[in-house]
Amino acid sequence: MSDDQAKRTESDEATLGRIETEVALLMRLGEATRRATGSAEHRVLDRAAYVILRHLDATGPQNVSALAARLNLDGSTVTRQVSALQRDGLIARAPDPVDGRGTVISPTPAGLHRMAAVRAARTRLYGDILADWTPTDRDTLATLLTRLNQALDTRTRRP
Amino acid sequence: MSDDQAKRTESDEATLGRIETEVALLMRLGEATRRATGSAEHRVLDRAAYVILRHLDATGPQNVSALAARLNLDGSTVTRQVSALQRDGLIARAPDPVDGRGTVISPTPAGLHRMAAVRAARTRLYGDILADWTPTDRDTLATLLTRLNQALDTRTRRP
DNA sequence: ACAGATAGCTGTATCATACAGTTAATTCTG
DNA sequence: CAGAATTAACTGTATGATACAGCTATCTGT
Repeated sequence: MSDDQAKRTESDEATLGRIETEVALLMRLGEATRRATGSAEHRVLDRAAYVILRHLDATGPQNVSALAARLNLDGSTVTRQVSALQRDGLIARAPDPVDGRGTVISPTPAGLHRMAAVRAARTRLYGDILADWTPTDRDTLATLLTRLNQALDTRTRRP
Repeated sequence: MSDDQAKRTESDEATLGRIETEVALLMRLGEATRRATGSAEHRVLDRAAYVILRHLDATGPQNVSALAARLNLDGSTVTRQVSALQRDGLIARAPDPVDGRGTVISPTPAGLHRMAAVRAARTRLYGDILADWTPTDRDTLATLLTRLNQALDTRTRRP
């Protein structure tokens, strides 16, 4: 290995270390932020619940297994989340017409509304936080995060 | 407002929405990844424990309150994390010489070693996940994540 | 048609976290 | 300087998200 290659490798290691650090930190901060903004209106959309509604909105009604697989969650967890969401009138359960075992979960109008409100609040928050960023930097961040997630998702799901 | 401005604003909203989406997704994937890689060796470094050791390593021994404030965690949570870490021999408690109420937490050699091992494993994972990224893109991601975290941290701590 | 797989649910356990209350030590104030 | 207010750490208790194991009903392939 040439000196040049060694140096490049070393700096790349450092970059990976930074990424690792920042992702870990982001998760802590994200938790804290979620908790901080988790007033009464949001509390029912803790964690996965929000993502469930997002997912139902984005990809249409689907059954519990599909949701669980997509969100990397155990089926029992999704079942309970869905029960809570149903109790609060944010989703509806219906028997799957093509599979007697299945239950199709759909968002209710109230659920979509609540989801949109939380999403808007968060988007506003990011607009606030990133107020002094250039549009280019914001766009780059969004793009790289998307690519990171795709890579992570592939990695998580494949091996 | 000109059409041009309206369009720019709209696209910027969309960018913020993407960022919001991707951060939420990253947190879910990060959770899943942490759980998946959480074999015996890692299990004791769940969540905040790892960050505590990182922090002690980066900024030196300090008391529980300082840690809690820095990590946006309740003091009681840190107390319990610290107790678990002490039970496992990864940190040491010592009375604060300048404040009889305080307890100074220091990482033990074993703790630093464990932390480094987890960190190396994660860094390796990211190297794997981002194998086909250009060094420039990795560097940009690291930089933007750092800036995002700084912005988030300031926002969380200020108002 | 039956054996094995699958969908969803329930019971149970764990873990991270917060909030409230307790005790001891420090700092402030009159 | 003595009592009051504050702070550090800890403990009790509650909640919430999650996983795993076991259960029942249904489906699918041979």
